Order: sequence, then C-alpha cells, then structure tokens
Amino acid sequence: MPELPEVETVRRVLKKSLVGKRIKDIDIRYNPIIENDTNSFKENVIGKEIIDIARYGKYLMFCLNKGFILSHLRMEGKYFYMKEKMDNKHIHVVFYFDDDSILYYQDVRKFGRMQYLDGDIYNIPPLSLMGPDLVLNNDISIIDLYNKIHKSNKTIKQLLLDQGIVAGLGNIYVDEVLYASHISPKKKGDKITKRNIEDIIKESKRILSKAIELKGTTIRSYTSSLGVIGGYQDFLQVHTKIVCPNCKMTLNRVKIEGRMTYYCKKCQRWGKWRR
DNA sequence: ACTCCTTCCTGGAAGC
DNA sequence: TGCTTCCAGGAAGGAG
Repeated sequence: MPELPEVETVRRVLKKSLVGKRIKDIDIRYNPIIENDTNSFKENVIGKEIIDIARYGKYLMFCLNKGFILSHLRMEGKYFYMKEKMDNKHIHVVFYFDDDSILYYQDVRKFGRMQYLDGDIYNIPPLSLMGPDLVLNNDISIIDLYNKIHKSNKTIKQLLLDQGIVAGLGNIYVDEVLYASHISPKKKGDKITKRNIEDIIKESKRILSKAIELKGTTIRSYTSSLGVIGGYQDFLQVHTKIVCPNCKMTLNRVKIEGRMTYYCKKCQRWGKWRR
C-alpha cells in the first residue's frame, strides 16, 4: 500500500529512466484505470515526451512536454520499466517508448487510477483540493492546520488520513506519527491542541523523510515494485506490532472508521494533557 | 455543507 | 483436502 515514501521512491527510480523518452503507443487493457475517455487519453498522450516526474502527496505526476499524466497507485499499483517484454494478467496499461523500452502498469486489485490533465495542475482538481504535502512543504502553517482539525469532531486518525487536510499519510504512517506524537488515534479533532499539531507535523516530517531514505516500507508485498525493497518496516514502532516498544504493554489493535489501527493505550492517552 | 455508508477488486487467510 | 466466506484498504460517490 504505497504512501508518500513509497510513491517518492517510485518517482526517483522512474525519473532516472524515463526523462527524455517519447511515448510511441499505449495499450489499455482495463479501461476503468483510465479516468478520461480512453481514446482521448491516447490522443493526448501518444507522441508526447516525458520531461520530468514529480509527486504530490500520494500522486505521481508524469510531466509531459504538454500536459500531465496524474497517477495514483492506491493499494497495489506498480510500475515496471524494462526493455524486455513481460506479461501477466495484472498488467492493465502498457506504455511503449520510441527507443523500444516499455513501462508496464500492474495492479492486482485494479484500484489504481490515472488521468491526463492539462493546464495549471496544482490549481485544478484533484491537486487543488489537497492539503499541504508533508515533505515538499517546509512551511506548513500550524494555525491553518489547527483550524481545520479543531472544528471537527472526527478522530485524529480519520482527519490525518483525509488528503484534503494533509497530503501523504496512509494507514501505516498515521499510526507511526500518532505514536511518536503521544496522541491517541481516537482523540477527536476538537480536543487536539496546537502543541499536538506541532508534534504531528514534526514527527510526520521526521518519519516520512527517514522512510524515504530507506526506500519505503515493504510489508505484505509479494512483488517488489521495480525490484525496490524498502527498509522502513524494520523501524515501525506500532503498526503490525504486538508490544509497545516504550512501556512493553500489549498494543491495542482496533478498527477506527474501518481502518486497522495500532496504538498504545498507555503512551497515547487521550483526555489527559500529556502534551 | 457535513457525515456516514457503500463500492470498487483480488488473493490469501480462516472457517468448515 | 477442497470448497466457501471473509477481509484489507484509498478514495469516490451516493444517501441521509
């Protein structure tokens, strides 16, 4: 399940190979992956050159000499770039380049999406609707974030998963950030303090940067994306863990709004002004 | 305008 | 052993 560090890792790998390549043809084998009409997607993309690969939150952006392909990997989306032909039933989109190299998009659960967009990409949906990227944005406003979170009575876990509030966190790293910030995932937005927000931003930056350094987290991953195996799983403190690394108490494993959540009831107390 | 619920999809695990 | 059922999970879209 790629979150910000995994998408950033994919971006770095793809950027090395793909910049300067011209798209000669596209094979779309499963139409729902493409959010545009498939014919107009092809018309817009074939013949274009990839000039850069960027990222915002969990979105990967193939910047073309005109327009962009915005790609979201969701749960299982993976890119494979190679000179050789490959085939399996989970490859849904294939990009052929003018130098006869090939980019395969594989997605076991078919949840991933991609679309062609043109214009001021950051000022049109979906990117215009997103909160600040936790890694790209070095100047996230504590007060703006506090205002957004403080007026809600949803849980902080749910709020941090909302990409409109902050961009990049998914289920794994939210648990890690809340643990590091000593905040219960069940704490409601209107009980969150400015100090909590500062901790969340600081810990998010620390954890996500470290995870990027280690090329992301690989758990329950049968195939490594592009042969890249992440190393951050060795640094996870609570997600998928049994015992709190700090107090050694058994961790709570509960569902919060449908998401499996790991936390330490003792070290992440809510209602108390631990922080 | 907000929140909650359902849908998408598959392989692997669990249950019988 | 082999079949069936359950479940995870990000985000969109519908319902209330």
